[in-house]
Amino acid sequence: MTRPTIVQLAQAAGVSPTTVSHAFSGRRYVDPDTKARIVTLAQEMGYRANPTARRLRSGGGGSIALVSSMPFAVAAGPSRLGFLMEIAAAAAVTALSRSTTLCLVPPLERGSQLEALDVDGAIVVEPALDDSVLDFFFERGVPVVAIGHAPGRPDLPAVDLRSTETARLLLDHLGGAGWRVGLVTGLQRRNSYIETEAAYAAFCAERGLASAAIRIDERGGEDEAAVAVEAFLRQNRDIGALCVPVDAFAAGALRAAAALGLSVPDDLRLATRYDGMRARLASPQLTAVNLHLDQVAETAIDMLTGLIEGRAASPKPIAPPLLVERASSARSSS
Amino acid sequence: MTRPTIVQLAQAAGVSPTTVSHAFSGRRYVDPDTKARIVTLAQEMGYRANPTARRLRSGGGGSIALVSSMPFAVAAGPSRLGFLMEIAAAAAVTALSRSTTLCLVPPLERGSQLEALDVDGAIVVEPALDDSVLDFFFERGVPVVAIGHAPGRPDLPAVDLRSTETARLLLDHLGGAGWRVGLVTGLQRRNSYIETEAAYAAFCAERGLASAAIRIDERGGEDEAAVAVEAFLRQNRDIGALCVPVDAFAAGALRAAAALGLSVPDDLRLATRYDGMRARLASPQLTAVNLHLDQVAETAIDMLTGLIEGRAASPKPIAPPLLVERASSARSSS
DNA sequence: ACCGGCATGCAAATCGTTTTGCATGGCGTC
DNA sequence: GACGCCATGCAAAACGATTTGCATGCCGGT
Repeated sequence: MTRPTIVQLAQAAGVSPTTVSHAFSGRRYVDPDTKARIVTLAQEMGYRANPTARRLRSGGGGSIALVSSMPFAVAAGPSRLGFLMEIAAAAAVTALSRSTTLCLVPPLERGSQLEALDVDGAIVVEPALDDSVLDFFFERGVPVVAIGHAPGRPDLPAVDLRSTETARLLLDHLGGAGWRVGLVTGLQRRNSYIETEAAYAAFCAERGLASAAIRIDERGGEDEAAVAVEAFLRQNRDIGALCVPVDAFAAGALRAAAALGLSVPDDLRLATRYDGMRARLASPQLTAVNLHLDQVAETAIDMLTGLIEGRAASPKPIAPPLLVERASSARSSS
Repeated sequence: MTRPTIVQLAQAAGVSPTTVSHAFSGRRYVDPDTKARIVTLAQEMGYRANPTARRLRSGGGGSIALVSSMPFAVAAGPSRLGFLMEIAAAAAVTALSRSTTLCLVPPLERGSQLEALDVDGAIVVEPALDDSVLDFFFERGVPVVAIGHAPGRPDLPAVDLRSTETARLLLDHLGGAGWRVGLVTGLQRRNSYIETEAAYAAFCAERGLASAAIRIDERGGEDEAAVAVEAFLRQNRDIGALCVPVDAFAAGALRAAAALGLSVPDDLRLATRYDGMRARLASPQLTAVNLHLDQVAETAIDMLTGLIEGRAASPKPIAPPLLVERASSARSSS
């Protein structure tokens, strides 16, 4: 009942395993008749090369893990599902074409069955400062590539999400004659926040505007954002535009505006970062940025497989972030 | 620069590979001092057992695949991302706690690198009639568990999504005094559609209502649904409620209603099946059904691991589907 | 002095491929 | 007839672990 091996097939065909291997791989010449016999026989017997054995011999890659440092309950909740899973989907496709498989790894709790995790490398999505996930893999010598640089670890291989550029794009788009632009980020110390906040500071300095920024606890999600942004706007009446990278927070900001009787975009212009379902389903639809996550995922996998095989990681360039203008930031037709 | 093997570690520690192996696996007694020496040395040298080699020798014990028969471009698009990925997230957690890993497998194209796919089992999400994905795994003797029965293959192990019950739940909720209830499903022949359509036929028969149903091509997504439903409603003016299991189609139906000047829920009551982000972000929010996808995923994994290990598959019961009432089907306050 | 048993560790076989290096025989050429 | 070359195929060594059977050396009991 067990699958036939190459040896059994070879015996049945009256040849050596070598010839069978060559017949399939084509790496050496095999008599056409012989090859045909082998192939049909393989069909009959249901022979398929054992992928594990094949990989062992020819050093192929095994599996790589995709990890979010945020609990799935949060990551898979409305707030982050899109971002993580869009990457996951793209990464799965790329991984398969590189003959490795992509494993989804739920957030790590030390001392759990996680010790048994058997992967050749890991991709960590937007690690935060001192992220324990990184240490975990680091400790056991598993190569890691981050999507979005790990704060405080510029040495760690990473695919740059170009957050500074993205922030500039959003801020320049939002910035208008005279009014202030506010910024809403999160409490965690992720690189995208850090870069965005820096870009924001520079932006304000250039234009001689007073900055107005708050950070919101990610765990609170849209609801907490709605409350916090409402208070924030109440205190800063002169804010004419709001840059809200986290899409869940942007949704909260939308509610806050409604609560205050502010119309979007006429009284308040709004834009977010990740152009996912959330941005498109909001009303009005949210201006966002195309981050080319498919390219990001592909690059991350290529870097990681390179790392696993001992080659130097040479990040391919990602297309620059692209603003997707929608109703939430339409310029008032004046 | 390549990873050290067990032989190198053994040499460095002055013992045999056997002892190293036993030190880690614990399958034989090893002197505590020796073990300690090996472990610390392994740490220093960054030794990790090669998962591929390990698997080759000791058989499976690896990974299971999660497959959607729909292209990721569609499955991961707004229309199905939620459903598939919510299962993926839950399954990943369960899988890890059973010490296997969950691999995301993009839709299969024959003759691609897919041959190299190395999994011990597969979970297929809502297979369609004659789904080639099932044959693929069947051919190579990989055990499969379906989420949602495979049409025409009642023998295939599956976790029941209880679509008949779900449909009854929705229809009974929508059915009101006198008006007709319409049904919108998809072109593919998935079990959930089949059961839903049967339940719908029975529902109409019981109440002596003429049935009114259409099927929409999944690939067209929300846009095509908007067009199709509008035409459908125009032809069936007496429809007072619409049961639209596919959430993307429900969103389209919402647009169709708006285009016709019908108010939801006053002129048209609406409900969908999967209670995901889409249902919650629609306006008005869509009445939907809690399918307990976390339990579904857990059960699927348990069945599959059972199958892999040769035990009989004994499906655990899933909690019954639960209606989540929202504004889209609120009874008019009369 | 002998023997059984325990603690400790090693050698070698094994998993199923792929990949070299070498063997065989036939055939054309000088 | 000696020589080289091509076509065809096989044997054996990897790949990196796990697992089984056996070998020591030491101890206490008789």
